[in-house]
Amino acid sequence: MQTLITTIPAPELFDLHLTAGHQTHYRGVAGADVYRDGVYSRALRRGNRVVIARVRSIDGADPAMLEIGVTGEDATQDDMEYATQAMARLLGMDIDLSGFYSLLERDSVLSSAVGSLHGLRPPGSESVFEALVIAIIGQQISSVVARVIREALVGTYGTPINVDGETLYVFPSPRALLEAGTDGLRAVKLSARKAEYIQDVALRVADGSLDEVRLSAMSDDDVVSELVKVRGIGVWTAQWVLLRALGRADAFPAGDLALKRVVSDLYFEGAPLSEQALTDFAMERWSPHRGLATTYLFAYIRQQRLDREQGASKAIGDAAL
DNA sequence: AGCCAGGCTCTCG
DNA sequence: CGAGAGCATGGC
Repeated sequence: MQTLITTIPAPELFDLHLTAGHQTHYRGVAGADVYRDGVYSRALRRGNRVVIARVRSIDGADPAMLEIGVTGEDATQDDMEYATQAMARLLGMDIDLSGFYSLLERDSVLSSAVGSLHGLRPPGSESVFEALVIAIIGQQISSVVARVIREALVGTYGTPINVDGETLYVFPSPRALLEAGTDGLRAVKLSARKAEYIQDVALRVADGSLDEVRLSAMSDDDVVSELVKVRGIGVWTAQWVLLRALGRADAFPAGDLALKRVVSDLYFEGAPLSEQALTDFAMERWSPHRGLATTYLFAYIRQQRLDREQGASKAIGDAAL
């Protein structure tokens, strides 16, 4: 095992702690990545090899700097370059936030929800394939259940790499999931239907008919209409992929239940909000930064939940005294 | 013990 | 074209 290290300037408005925390759902280990002690680590595939990339902030650097490391058998400069690029993508570093932050000055409600989330960036996925699979897993079920299934999938069909006594798994390749078959996917608690969807997506990515490079050259609307042709991918999933895999800052999953609820709570005193009403509202109010608004609102939901849980455990602790 | 959770497809009027 | 059932699991 070798480790190569490089340093890069941190982007403006970038909080590694918030972004890596959001990426790993504030729970540390996620199968493919870990955020611990200020270091975000992620397993990456390099052909038939596996490497681990790490990012941390350099203390006291002004202007702010990030250190990026890549570890693996025969790690090369190519691996280093890929790791740098992958980290930028996974941590949303290339997305321009300035327009969104000036929009906040005109939206006091969103601004107060953003509150202490200043510097959070929309976390990304390593590939369109990964984003699609994760989105399909997450359809309809709660984020907790989705996480359990995702970890089982990654732990079963991903490729492990052990570094410093910690094992991470590279997200499974399309081929690995094709080999797993629908039965193999059902074994990690996916429904028969979702297992079929994922098989179909894996097939399309493996044979090149669903091509990331081609998609990334297309407009948001064209990507969505292309993706929804695939069985199992609706508008919600396509918008999610647009944001997570293609870094489109205006993507907006208007059908999202949690999103509807939080917007309703913040802006409409909890009154029910139809998908159309939410679409119109977001278009008028947040475009072309709807994806960033979505990211911050989800982070806001998580933060509220964490605050509640901490409050609850403190109350239990106090009661025990 | 049910009902609901960051949907999608298929079927039926 | 709109409404409704079915899908799988985990948490409250």
